[in-house]
Amino acid sequence: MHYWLFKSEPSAFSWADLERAPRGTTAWNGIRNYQARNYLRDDVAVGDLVLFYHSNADPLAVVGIAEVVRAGYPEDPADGTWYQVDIRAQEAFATPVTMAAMRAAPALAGMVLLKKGSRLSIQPVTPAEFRAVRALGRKRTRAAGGGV
DNA sequence: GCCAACGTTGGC
DNA sequence: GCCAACGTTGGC
Repeated sequence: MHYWLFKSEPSAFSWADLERAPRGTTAWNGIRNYQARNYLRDDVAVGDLVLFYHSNADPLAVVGIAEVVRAGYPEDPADGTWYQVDIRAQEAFATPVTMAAMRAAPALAGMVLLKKGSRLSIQPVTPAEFRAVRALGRKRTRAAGGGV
């Protein structure tokens, strides 16, 4: 069981797009970086949980959790260079966990996402980091309309 | 196999 | 829109 963070530019594919997809499931493909490819091919397993992060967005934030429902398989079986996995929307956060909120959380100090120059679009997340982000995401704020 | 040039990512 | 960081490309 591993935890991951997947980046997506919402203008290309957003959390809402994932929720709208049939069975809330989509193939995560188009990854063209070898390190990310290796994670998809070798390490991402069915049942792994994914922090879904909106990059190049306002706000920059983890907006929900998805579950891996199919492990790595080639985009083009005849070629076998690039790999994809399938993920399914599992939980939309009550509150998006913004970049600023993550930077402010001591538990997340070592997070790959927060490192300068970190551009990897598939990143490993430690169990402790995953729990900390999920806890922040589940908090309801007055602004978000919770707590009635 | 080195490395400069170039392209892309992505936060700010 | 800027630009730092990083990956890739291609000449040599």
